[in-house]
Amino acid sequence: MKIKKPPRKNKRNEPTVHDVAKAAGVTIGTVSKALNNSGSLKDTTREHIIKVAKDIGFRPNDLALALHRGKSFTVGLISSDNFGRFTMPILEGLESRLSQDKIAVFMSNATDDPEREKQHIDQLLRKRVDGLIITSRRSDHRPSIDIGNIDIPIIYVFSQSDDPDELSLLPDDFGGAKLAVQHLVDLGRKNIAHITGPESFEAVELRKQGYLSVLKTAKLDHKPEYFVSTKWSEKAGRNAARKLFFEQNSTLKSTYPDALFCGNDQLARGAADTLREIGLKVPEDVAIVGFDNWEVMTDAATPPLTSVDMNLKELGIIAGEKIIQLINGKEITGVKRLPCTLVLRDSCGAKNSKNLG
Amino acid sequence: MKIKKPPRKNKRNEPTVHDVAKAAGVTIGTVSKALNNSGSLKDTTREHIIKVAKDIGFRPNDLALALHRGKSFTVGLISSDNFGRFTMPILEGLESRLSQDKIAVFMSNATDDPEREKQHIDQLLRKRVDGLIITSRRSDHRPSIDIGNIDIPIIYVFSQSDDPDELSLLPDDFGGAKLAVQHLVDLGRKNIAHITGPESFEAVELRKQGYLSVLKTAKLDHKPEYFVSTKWSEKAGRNAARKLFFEQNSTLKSTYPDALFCGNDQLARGAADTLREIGLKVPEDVAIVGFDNWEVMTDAATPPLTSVDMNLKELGIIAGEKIIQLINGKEITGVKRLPCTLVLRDSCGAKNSKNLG
DNA sequence: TTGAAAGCGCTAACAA
DNA sequence: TTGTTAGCGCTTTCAA
Repeated sequence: MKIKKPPRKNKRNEPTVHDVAKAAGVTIGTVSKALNNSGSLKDTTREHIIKVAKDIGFRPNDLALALHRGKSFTVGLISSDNFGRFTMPILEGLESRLSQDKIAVFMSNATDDPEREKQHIDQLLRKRVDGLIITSRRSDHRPSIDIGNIDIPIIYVFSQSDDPDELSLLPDDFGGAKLAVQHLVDLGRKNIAHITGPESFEAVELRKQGYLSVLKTAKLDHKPEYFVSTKWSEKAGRNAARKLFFEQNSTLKSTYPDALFCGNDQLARGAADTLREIGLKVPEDVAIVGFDNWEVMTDAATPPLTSVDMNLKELGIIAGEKIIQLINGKEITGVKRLPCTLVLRDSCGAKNSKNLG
Repeated sequence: MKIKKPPRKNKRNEPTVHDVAKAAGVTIGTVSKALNNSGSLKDTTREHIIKVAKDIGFRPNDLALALHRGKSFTVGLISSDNFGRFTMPILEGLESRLSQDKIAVFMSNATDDPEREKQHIDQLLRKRVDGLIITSRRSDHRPSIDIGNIDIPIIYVFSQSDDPDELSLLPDDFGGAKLAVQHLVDLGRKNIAHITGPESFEAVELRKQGYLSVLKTAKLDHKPEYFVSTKWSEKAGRNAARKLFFEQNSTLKSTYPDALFCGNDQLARGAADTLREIGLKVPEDVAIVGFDNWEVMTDAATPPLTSVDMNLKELGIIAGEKIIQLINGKEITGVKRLPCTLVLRDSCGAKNSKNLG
């Protein structure tokens, strides 16, 4: 049995600098100097105070510190994506970087509701956050956040601001696509099709450009019927593959694709399943590259998928890095794109999985 | 082009109660009364002050408020799961509930590293959070969090404390399993097998008990070879199905399972794939129920999976509710379990998808 | 009905 | 080298 705790009090009962001062037999000014390693103090005094502070379990009150400094050592993260699958690794990276600098992260979620978003921002501003990080599902540019004339930095991560004077951090979709398609070209594939998501996504357009750019450099024809834009699901991937390999104009029969670059891993997996049903072998007959490197998908697919990794955790870390710089007064604006990585698995015939930068 | 902002100052430059007082021609005491609707004030004065505050863009400083009140209106969330798939909906529910009461959530992630966890807790305690929420991947009970003699409430969500005097919030795995298996029984299935994860998970044990309990009530035999414990992956699901339907002792041939209750959706999907390969029809020959109701899986599976939903978002909302009560001094301890829901899809022959409580 | 002042916990400038 | 004190922005008690 545990000893019953006394009823909670209204004010906290933690030791303060005052308590440390009393216990150490000095004044609070001295304690402050000792604890912050500032001013000049006799070494013995300093050590003594530090020891006393530890002994009585002194833990500085960040609230008071923040009030005094005009800096709270917190940042707010606003997600308009219900903390979706892409937000998690970003958040993970962000938090790990920020916690190194003892900055804490407030989470809030405003599901594309401008009114809620406004309220969330107001809450965060009351808490005097030192900066704001905005993430979303990146379907498109978003209007710049309005925080009135409050002067704190804002970063858009996996999301893009309308305002070119603000900083947006994104994966390099164009480069990622090039990485994938170049890999297929290097493997000797000549007829590379591209199955991808709705064209309303900027990422879809950028990846398409990357795809086309590699084809051009490699002097391979781009056949318009090799480009399929559909939904982001496995089912859509299955249908797209059927369309590409089944329902095509008979004059093309001789040039069925020998490779597929897919806009995400679900499309890739769906396509792989259909190919298997049709009787085509992956990677022998058709090599496949996915996008996202979502291990739940890549590893469960038959065969496991080679895929482009957007390095979202790294993106989060960089976001942390940048917001720290911005908080410290540095000026950074514009759109920065982080390189993607190709992760090799069996769907292209890789014998052993390794990473390509 | 935007007008260039003035350089950031050290201290914030936001209006204070003092500024409001000056602008309204009263003292700060009066302003405070007006803004907090306390004390007695002439209506006109009150209205005037409120208008002035709005006009000059006054936004109260929560830091100062917190310092004064000894209450920060923040809680800390510590995840030891890298913000995994189960954490997200919980977080979503939690944040939405807490934001209603203007309580903000600090996120932090301590990946099973006790040292890091300690540091995170210290950081949170410096920020004077009013409460702590612990989530994890629930593989097992975890040691009670040590926050010294600080008196703030702690809740374990999707995670369970060693200490019975603390509050743990979990899904009702036993009940969820019963829901699933009872559904299969109601459908007339007699030979119900159970494919599930490693037995080191408490959830695995509880679901097994639920499964057995329904069999017993329905007076159906439990054949030990119908229980397969394996990894949580699709591949494991495929293998398990192969084992159940292929490699069995020939004396059992006549009693192959006609239903599968799976411990998660990935196992269920893998099993469904194998059955299809073998030539068995789902749901005609074998009905399948999954667990988690992870739509990415349930919808992509062939056929779409009936699955048990743990209502994790709701669990997060309840966690928010409870921590508010605890902060307000109420005493709640022990393990609470939230009911699961069965979501019907095609893998059991449901014509139209609906929810069962 | 309104004003004045103390105090939440801390730091930093100045005085001793 | 150490002590004193003002002040960060707010609420609340007491006095006017």
